[in-house]
Amino acid sequence: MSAHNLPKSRAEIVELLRRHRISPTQQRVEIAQIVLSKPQHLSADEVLALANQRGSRVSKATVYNTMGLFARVGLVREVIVDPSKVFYDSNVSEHHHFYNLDTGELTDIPAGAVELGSLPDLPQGTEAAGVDVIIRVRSSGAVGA
Amino acid sequence: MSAHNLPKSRAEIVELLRRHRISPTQQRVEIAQIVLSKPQHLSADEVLALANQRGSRVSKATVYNTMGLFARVGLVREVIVDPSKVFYDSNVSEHHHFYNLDTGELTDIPAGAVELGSLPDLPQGTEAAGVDVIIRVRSSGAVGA
DNA sequence: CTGCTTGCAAAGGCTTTGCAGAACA
DNA sequence: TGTTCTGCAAAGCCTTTGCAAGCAG
Repeated sequence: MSAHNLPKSRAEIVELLRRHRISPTQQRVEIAQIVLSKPQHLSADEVLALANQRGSRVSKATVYNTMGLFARVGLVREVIVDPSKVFYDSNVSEHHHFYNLDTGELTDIPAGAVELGSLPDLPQGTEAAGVDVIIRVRSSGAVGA
Repeated sequence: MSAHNLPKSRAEIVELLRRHRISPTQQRVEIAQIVLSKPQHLSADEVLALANQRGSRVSKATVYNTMGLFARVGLVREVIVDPSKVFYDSNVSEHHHFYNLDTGELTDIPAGAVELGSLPDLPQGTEAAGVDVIIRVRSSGAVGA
C-alpha cells in the first residue's frame, strides 16, 4: 500500500480526496495541491504562506483543520521533532528523519538506511500505531553554548 | 559513560551539580532531588507540582530555567513526543520510548529491545547529536474518531 | 560586595475554539 | 434546503522574557 505518486492535477486531487471520504472543497483542494505536489515537510504556517502566495484565500483556521484532517486519514504524516511546531510530511511511506537542531531543517533518511530489528513487545493492552526514528544532528562547527 | 545511579541525599545532589559546574542553589537542589530520585518522565508542570507538593517554594520560571539547564548539561534528557509539552527523562542512558497516544503515557523500551543497525550517512556538514526512537501505541479497544 | 538566581507577571508563539456567514450536495 | 465548511477573532496552553529583589561565593 501507500505510494500515491503525489498527484498534481485538480482532478486527481479531487479524486484522491473523495477516495478518503473527504468532500473536496475549494480550500481543501488548494491545500492538497500545495502539500501533496511533492515530498516535503511543511509547518502549518508554511502551508498558509504558500497558499496565500499562490493567491488562494485560505484562513489559518482552515489550514489547521485541513492538515489535521489529512493527517487523520493518512494523506500526510505528522512529524513531531520540535516542541514549538508540528511538521506535516507529504511522504506517507515508511521512512525516518534527520532533524538539524541548528537550522530546524527536517530531511528524510534514505529508505532502508535505518534498520529496526523486530519491534519489541508492546506494553500490555496496546497496539502499535507507528514508529518514528529521529536522528538529531548539529551543523559541524556550530558553537555550542 | 552515563549511569549515575540516581543519587538521593542532599549532599550527593550538591556534589553532582558541582560536577556539572552548576552552582547548587536551594531551588536547583530541590528540583534535582525530585527529578533525579528515580527513573521517570516528567513535564515541567509535573515537576512544579511535585515541588509545591513537597513544600518547596519554586516558581514556574525557575522550573523551566532549571530543567533547561539540566538538559543542556546532560543531567536529564528532553523527550519530544507530544507537540503540547516536553518531557524530561531522568534516565540519561541510551534508550528509547513507547508513547501511548490515548493516555499520554511515556514508557521506556527495555534496553537492547530495539536495534538500530549502523547509523546512515548524515547530511553533509552535520554531526550526530542523538537518536530518538519512538514507538507510538494506542490502547487496544480505544475507539478511533 | 558583585554577579548569578529567583519570582512574578506580562508577553509570545502555535494551535484550538465559537459562532455567523458561505459553500456543498 | 439541511448540513458541512470557512473565516475571523478571541481564547488557551506551554514556554520565554523583563526586571526588581534575594542568595551564593
